[in-house]
Amino acid sequence: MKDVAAHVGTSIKSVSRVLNGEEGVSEATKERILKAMAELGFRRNDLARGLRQSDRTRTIGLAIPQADTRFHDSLVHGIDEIARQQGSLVLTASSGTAARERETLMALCSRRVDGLIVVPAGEEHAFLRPEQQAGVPIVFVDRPPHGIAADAVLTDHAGGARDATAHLLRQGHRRIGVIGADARIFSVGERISGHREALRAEKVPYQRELTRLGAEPSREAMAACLELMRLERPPTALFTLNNQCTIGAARALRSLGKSREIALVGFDDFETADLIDPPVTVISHDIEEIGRTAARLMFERMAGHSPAPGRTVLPTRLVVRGSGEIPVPEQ
Amino acid sequence: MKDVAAHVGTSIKSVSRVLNGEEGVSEATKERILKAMAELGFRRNDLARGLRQSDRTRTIGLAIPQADTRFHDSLVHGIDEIARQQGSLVLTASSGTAARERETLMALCSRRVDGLIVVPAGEEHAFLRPEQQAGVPIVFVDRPPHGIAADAVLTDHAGGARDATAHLLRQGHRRIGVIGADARIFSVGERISGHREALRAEKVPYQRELTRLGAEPSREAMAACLELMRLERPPTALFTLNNQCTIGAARALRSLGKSREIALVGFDDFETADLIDPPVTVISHDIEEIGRTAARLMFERMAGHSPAPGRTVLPTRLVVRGSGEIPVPEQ
DNA sequence: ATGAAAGCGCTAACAG
DNA sequence: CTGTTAGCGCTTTCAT
Repeated sequence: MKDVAAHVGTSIKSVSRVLNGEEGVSEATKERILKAMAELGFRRNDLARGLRQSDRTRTIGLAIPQADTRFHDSLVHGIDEIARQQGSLVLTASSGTAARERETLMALCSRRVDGLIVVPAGEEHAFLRPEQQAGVPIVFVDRPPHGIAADAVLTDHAGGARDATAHLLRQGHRRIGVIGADARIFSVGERISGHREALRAEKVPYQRELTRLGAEPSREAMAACLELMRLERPPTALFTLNNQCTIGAARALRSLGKSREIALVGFDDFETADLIDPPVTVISHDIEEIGRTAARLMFERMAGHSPAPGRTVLPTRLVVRGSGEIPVPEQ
Repeated sequence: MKDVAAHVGTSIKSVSRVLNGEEGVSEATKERILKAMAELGFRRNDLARGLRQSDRTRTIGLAIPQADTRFHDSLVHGIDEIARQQGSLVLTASSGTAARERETLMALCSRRVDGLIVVPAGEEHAFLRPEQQAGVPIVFVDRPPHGIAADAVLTDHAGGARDATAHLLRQGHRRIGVIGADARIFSVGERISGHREALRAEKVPYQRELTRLGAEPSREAMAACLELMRLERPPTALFTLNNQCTIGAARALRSLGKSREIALVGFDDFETADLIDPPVTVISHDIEEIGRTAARLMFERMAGHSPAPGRTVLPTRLVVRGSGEIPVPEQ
């Protein structure tokens, strides 16, 4: 900027004014300054800018564990939409596993993001308190925070699971296998609760041996499904707790040639769900809307709103495609 | 940092030393400083750090158009792996459409990333020259740059397309439909070239009416496929130029009940390709390796290597699953 | 082993 | 309309 000023023969402040569209520069000098900036390939240093304007980097940080691909993309898209309206850039960092989450979040904070949206990977987020107290609004997505009071935007995991289970019960299924990731994960726990609620409502006993958890990648979900089908009295229907599990289960059923015999309802929609044979009935949720909601909450807090942190729960929708409507086989 | 120093009763410099693991602080003061930092919830301001250490923000920028979900995730993963080894944080921004690409890239540069990896959305990147001259290494991925000399890491689009086409020709197909996005996109153009080369090699004439381009989202690809199948002499096989097109085509064939009659080979693998009926034969490439390669090139330049910018082309692999092995129907 | 002072590039707050 | 000065929080350099 100094260079530009020197090149034009004006003061550094005028350059700054032009750059920020402030009043008080004659058209003539403005022209010359713009020309010089172009010639010199000048780029404002936003580090210095952010440093000076104590706390306005116009950047929000998004930390996301590398996991569900679809979730990732839709979420970024939703957040981006809102952030752009607000003139902020969304920078996404992968938080990876729980172990690396902390350093990733700290790295974002060190770079002085104006706000933080976190899809939690780890179990403990108390270390974010100082940032929050320093005025950085933090919104959690998909799982509530632990060790810190902050807004959370969640899906109605339990409700969706209830709907999925009720749907299968309605077709007469009484032995419903469940395949999911680690039960300690919030969404998984909630989904299991919803499932059990629906069973209770119909007075169907919950059979623990039909539930296989800890089946994180689709390969393990496939193995879990094969195991279930090897039981003396295998389930007649399956409820898979996320799309990796759904894909694994679909693969297992396919390998057994039972795709058309065992009913399947999965939590989470995925792009090719309608192309699988039979098309997969799922519990779908609007992930972009989750992103938009989280971003809105964040910007509201940035603008000074400061209600008590709360949870926003978004609804799910049952998408009927075929796999979930397979009837109980005749005995 | 001032606060920490005041709290301990030492100079700001000692705090800095502790923070950076430098020599010259007694164990005793070090302890007290660390304690104070914890108590006060101190976080170093990396803006100021980056400002002072003119050009070491330990951050690399990745700009990616929101498009191919699978590509996105694998690429980030590959880049992250290398960047982490180098102690850098990867920050990803969506460049969206071509129009917004420029502002996104500039926003990253303004934040003084140490290097930039770009999956181009637009056609023109001359505006990045000043950054490059200022010493920011820039690596392009998947498509070569225009208007600037920089490294590019590409897939052997033409080779893959040749393999796909040769595979179909080998089964006797002579009427091969092609469905792809806009031909002006580098990868699309290359893939079409490869396709035509393979046809020429077998002296099969290229029939323009069997090629439908500009079919970007899967919905349009589906429409294009339906159109092709309505021709007086429809193709007996399809080659789809990316996974959106593959999914669209699969949907179309399914809706016509012709999934098992028309051969299909798609460029790009996708997670559920094996679950579709019939499983989809694809040209696959190692996207994580693309990411790793791009990151390595970038860090090498950051370390001072400065050979002439070049292209690295990574190979593809034909993955046979069934849809591509459907024979030509008897007349 | 420790500290004081200068300055990275910018903008806020005042002059002129 | 334009310029001067100070200072954001850190690291670098040079003293002590």
